Amino acid sequence: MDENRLSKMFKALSNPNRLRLFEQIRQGGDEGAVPADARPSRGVGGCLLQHVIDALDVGAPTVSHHLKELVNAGLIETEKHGKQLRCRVAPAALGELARYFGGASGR
Amino acid sequence: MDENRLSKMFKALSNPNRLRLFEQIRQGGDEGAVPADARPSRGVGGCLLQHVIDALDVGAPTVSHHLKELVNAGLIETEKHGKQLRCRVAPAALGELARYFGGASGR
DNA sequence: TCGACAGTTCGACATTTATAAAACTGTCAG
DNA sequence: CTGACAGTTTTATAAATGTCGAACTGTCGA
Repeated sequence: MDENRLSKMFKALSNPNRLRLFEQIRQGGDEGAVPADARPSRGVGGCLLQHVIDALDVGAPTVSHHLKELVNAGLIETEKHGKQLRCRVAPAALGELARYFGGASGR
Repeated sequence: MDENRLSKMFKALSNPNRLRLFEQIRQGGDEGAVPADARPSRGVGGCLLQHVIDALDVGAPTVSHHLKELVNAGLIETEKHGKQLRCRVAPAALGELARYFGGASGR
């Protein structure tokens, strides 16, 4: 795997707030924050940015900025639904990283 | 796993030179750079800092600084042998990270 | 004891980063 | 169309980071 791509991913996760953002998205931060029937298409771990913003205590512009870096690093994918933005972890990225550390099939 | 500890690890790997340093150490950068019988106790992937410094194109002070951060993040362990410093990856850290991404037993 | 060598510590400096406030864009409901 | 809301862009700024050269420390061989 490319060194630059890797370090970009790590940089994206190197800031505590950004890491929290990542984790919120990963666990589909909606659960509990919103009644089940108000959650469109749950299941792949999608979550609305809106709720993440509430969960982290940084302003919306900052979250937007951080999210952009996560997307840019290939860790998160987003999809616009009307006014709202749905975010989910890019499964491929998780796999790459697990392999990098686990040495399972990488290296 | 603790968020702060994690982001510290990621920060340690977020700089391309530091990531290269980590990878050199991980693969026991000595192989080939030194005759086999001049390598004390190879096998656990130890490597002499000296050789790593040659491999990366940054000055010794910078490498020292970077190494300190890797050690501080718990990713690398060092051991002094006379004049030289032997470095190796902390196996536990690799496991933690693999688990974090692989979701195998973590989460 | 001296000189050479491995690595560290100490400033210094330019670059990057995290964050916020203000202003903007796009989408929906009425 | 208008107002409200979700998110983005812009601009500014304080703080952190990466890197270097110079000076320092500790260890070995002669």
